[in-house]
Amino acid sequence: MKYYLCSHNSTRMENLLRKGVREAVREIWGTDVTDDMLQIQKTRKEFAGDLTLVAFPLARVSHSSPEKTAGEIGRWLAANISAVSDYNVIKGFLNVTIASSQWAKRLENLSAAENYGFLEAEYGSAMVVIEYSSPNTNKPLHLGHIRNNLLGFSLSRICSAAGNRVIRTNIVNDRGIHICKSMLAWQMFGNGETPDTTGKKGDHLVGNYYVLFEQKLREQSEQLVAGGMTPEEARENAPLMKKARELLLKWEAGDPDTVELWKRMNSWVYEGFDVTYKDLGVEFDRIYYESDTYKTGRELVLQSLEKGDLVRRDDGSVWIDLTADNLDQKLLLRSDGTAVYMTQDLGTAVLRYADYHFDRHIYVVGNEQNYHFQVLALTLLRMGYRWAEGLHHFSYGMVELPEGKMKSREGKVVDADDLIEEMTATATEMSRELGKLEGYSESERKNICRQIGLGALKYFILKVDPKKNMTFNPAESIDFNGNTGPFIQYTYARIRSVMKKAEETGARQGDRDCSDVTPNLKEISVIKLLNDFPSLVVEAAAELSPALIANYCYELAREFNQFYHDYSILGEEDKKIRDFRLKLTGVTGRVIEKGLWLLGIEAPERM
RNA sequence: GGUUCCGUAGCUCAGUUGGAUAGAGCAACAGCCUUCUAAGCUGUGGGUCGAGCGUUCGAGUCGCUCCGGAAUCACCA
Repeated sequence: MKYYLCSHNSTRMENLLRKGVREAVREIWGTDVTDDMLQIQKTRKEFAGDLTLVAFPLARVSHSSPEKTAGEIGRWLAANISAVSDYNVIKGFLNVTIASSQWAKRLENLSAAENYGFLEAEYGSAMVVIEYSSPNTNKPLHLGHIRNNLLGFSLSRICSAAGNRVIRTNIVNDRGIHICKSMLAWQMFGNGETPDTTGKKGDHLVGNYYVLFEQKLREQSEQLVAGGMTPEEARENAPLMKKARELLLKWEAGDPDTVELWKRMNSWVYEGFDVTYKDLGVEFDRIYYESDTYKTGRELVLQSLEKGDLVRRDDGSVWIDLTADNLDQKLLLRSDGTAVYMTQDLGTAVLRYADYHFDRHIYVVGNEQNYHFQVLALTLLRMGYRWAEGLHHFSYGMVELPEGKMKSREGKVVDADDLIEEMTATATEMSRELGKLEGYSESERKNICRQIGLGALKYFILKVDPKKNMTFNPAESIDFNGNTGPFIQYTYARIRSVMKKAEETGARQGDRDCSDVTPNLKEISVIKLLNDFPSLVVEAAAELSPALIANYCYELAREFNQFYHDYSILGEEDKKIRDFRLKLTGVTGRVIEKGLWLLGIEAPERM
């Protein structure tokens, strides 16, 4: 198996118990149990015990009540497995208590583990290509892109932590009528403005002209409507629209001046995007441009047409017939031979497969394009590309404002740069109110506030199920208390503070073995969570779910904070226990740091 | 109309292969800083899991029907 498709992964403790139950059943009733009869889960907080065996399915084998079955298995386990110290039966549930000493040994093991929780990619590991971001070059990034970028980047880290080889990629929509619109507006009304002369960020400058184009177009359309046209006719027949189409034709024909302008304005946009990507902390290994891939797509379509996979209509347009798959006929080339969106994505996929021979290709694209990606995969399969079975559309919900959808044409968007700046500003203000900014240099202060502000934003977005639409209310700022990014970051900073103090005071001298300590209940709770981390990473990769990681980090931080509140670490008199707690604290810090890393959130040393 | 997704506390959300009395945070109220960072910790109140039927020893989770919301079904991208 090249990558994990199973969503159920067991911890070492669970496997131990599973094995024990199998043996117990074999010895007591003389039968083997199947996997689906072995249901083991964590014991709920309100009951005594660590792991719970659901005995209902086993009643079939024992031919007695679930209670009796659970009782007999419990007795056997307690007698024959040293790690099991106690058990109780409630209804059909067998709650098993793992000996406290086992948990100290567990902590010792996972503390010693190299790169705990993360798997290394090897030569034969699955190759996963992840496409995300995919901006248009006619406007700056907005909140929807932020969700996209954060999801994509986090997924790339999760997949690589689960042992896959990962290529992060981006397809830039750098051609088409929409690009010509901003170019045209700049030509007509720009007076030669550049990012340098105006001091504006390039993507914003270009975006302004896109909005200006739409505004002027609306004015022209309204006049034509007053003259008797329908709104649709007016929009298509307005002089500006005609000019934009002419410009597109010139671009496609390779007109030197047009191409020159296109290159120039795109370069402004790329400079702007680079700043936003850097602020967001996302990166790419390889960027594809639609202007490069659409030609490959067109050739591909023409080849398939010759092979007879596609149909050509009388007007010359080329279609694929997917009615057998309960979809419609879909256009692949216009009657004038030009490419559409689908053509370009076909080309991109083929180029990428040639480049990477991926096992899996994940597209992080909004759910508005579900149909598009269904068609894309089917079309490639129809063309004979078996690898298209590895295409996966990671479909996420829209980000909406309280008043409804964001509309970039009308400038009704939450701009990515503005939001990042606001989050940092809020973090700065909160830090000042809490009196946390003393004793920091200016640059330290800025950096910490930036980390916290972005941490709040990223966690806010990543903790929710990607499938769900989310509403963002700019009036209610994102929280910094409770189930938030800063809460987790704060826990980390606290841990670092303890660890530093331990080193300064000499309390921490080397790595002493603590496996003979008997942990208390709070400590066990934390160790249990730490113990879950590796299987969680694998599960998050299988489910493609950053939210799983986010919620785990929160739970771990909360559990640790309770321990931190109830017990002294460095003030503990018993040196053995102090060392043990220090070890627990250190491992928790490392796991939180890794969890945050998987989300693309920075872990501040102080805050 | 067809297809897909969503509906859990006033608000934002968890809820693992179906499992025990459905959990957090925010907001409200009441406590905890001479002690490792109070962005923390503790407690109180708040729910017919959109509605109904079915499968099951057991349903927020699976199936069907309905209600409400979103997306999509373009020679736009």
